Amino acid sequence: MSTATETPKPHLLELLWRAAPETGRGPRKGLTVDEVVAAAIGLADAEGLEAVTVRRLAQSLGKAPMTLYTYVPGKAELVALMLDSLFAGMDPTPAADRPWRERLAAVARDNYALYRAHPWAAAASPSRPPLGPGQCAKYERELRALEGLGLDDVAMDDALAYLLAFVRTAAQDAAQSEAERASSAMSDHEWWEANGPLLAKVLDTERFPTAVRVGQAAGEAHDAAYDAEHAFAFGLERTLDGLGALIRS
Amino acid sequence: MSTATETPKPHLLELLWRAAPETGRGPRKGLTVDEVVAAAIGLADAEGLEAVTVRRLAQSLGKAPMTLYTYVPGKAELVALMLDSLFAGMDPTPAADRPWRERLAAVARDNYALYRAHPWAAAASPSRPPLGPGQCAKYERELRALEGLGLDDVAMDDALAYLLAFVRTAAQDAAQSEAERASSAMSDHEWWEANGPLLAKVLDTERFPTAVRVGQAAGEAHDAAYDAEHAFAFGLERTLDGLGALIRS
DNA sequence: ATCGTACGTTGTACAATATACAACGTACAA
DNA sequence: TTGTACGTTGTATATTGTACAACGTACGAT
Repeated sequence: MSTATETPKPHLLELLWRAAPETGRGPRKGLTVDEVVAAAIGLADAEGLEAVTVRRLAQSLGKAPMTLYTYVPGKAELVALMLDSLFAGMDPTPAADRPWRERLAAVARDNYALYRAHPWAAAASPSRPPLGPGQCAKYERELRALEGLGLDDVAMDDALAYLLAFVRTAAQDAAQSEAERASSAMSDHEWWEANGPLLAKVLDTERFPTAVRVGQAAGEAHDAAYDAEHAFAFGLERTLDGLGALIRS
Repeated sequence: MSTATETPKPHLLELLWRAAPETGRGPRKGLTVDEVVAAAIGLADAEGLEAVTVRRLAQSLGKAPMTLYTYVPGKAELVALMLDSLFAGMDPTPAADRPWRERLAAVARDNYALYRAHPWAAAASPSRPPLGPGQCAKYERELRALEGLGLDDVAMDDALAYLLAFVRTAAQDAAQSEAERASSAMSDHEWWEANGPLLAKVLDTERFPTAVRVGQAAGEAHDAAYDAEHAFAFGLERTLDGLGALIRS
């Protein structure tokens, strides 16, 4: 005991930057952190983040469940690693020397595409992802799309965070509405057949005149009650307009 | 058997509108749906949504866990009921006959206040909440803030959804960063002491010049790495500017 | 007034989760 | 050569949501 050299559990940052101090004692490692993370991403892409359990992941790697805790301290850290790996693997559409609106639109669309390709990421991604190498490269690249517009450094960060939050939410909503549609086991027609009568009784135009009118118009315009792609397109224009007003001032 | 009158499980809409057909057979009910929902909201407010387990909730109502399934078909439906109850209980700041920007700002701030008071709601709230009485009243009221601006019905719905999505995300991010700070058990100072050296080594200004410069400026401006209230204020202005551009056209 | 039955209530049970703990064996450092 | 640090794994625990069946209550029909 005494003042023994306690290994204080690997910090998340060390994991993200792969800066763990290797000692070389004991049996050979059968895996690497990257293999574990890659397998987890594959599993999440195929079956969703809730399918990424320690057991499933270990099975897909041919190891016992507890083995994974050698590579990753816990599930939260695993998700952080998965996210940073995604960010590191983005290939951005080049848009330098284009007008600012195109540059920012490209940033937005790249992020949207990423989240649509990996729907679990939008839900898992916190507002400020941990400072891994992927996140840092992404931050650097995206900030450059905002330079030369007369914004000071703080405003650049604010503007980027604002844009990215919009994209993340839009992608999350899209994925969610898609998942609901897939898992509902009820077609729109069946749903209306089941719930239409009650809704008609309860949504009288006396109490909710505007809601009924607008809701019906919106429902007919998009043929679903909620068209996620349209919401993204609409929101992107508004967001860029809003940032444009800031840039002009 | 034969063609017995199967009670096909209460639909969510019937629950939301409290339109369950009462039969009056069997023992008296010891609770009401509203009591269950109110207790669940209290529990979620006090300890977060993850504390709302069937067992805890039943205990706080003095019943056995399985009893709750008499009132609510499952946990998902319970959360929907909790949300609609929250929406029904909002008291909006009156802002009729004010300029449109003030009206929309009031809508945004009312929603933000709701989500800040009940942090679990921002995370639980889907993009399109189920059509309960609370949600309908809220939709009606908020749409009225958008009337008379020259927007057609579809654009009104788009604009409202855009504004509300921004608010929900901002509140969610705020709650999350607050929760992280509370549960970290590490002060900002301690965090920097532990992770500063590695970060300094890894974030060299060669690879990430813009990121380091802007990140440092942003970190110093808000004294935390992420100031949620500032992000909301900033984003609200941009969002209203963006909608303003739509309204003018 | 009586009695069958619909329905509220509850105890037990199950599958699944993350992960703590301790035993086992490997392979490097001394 | 040997001690020990460390990778691996089986077992175990505390949670979760909820299915199922037993039990008893009180209304509707007779």
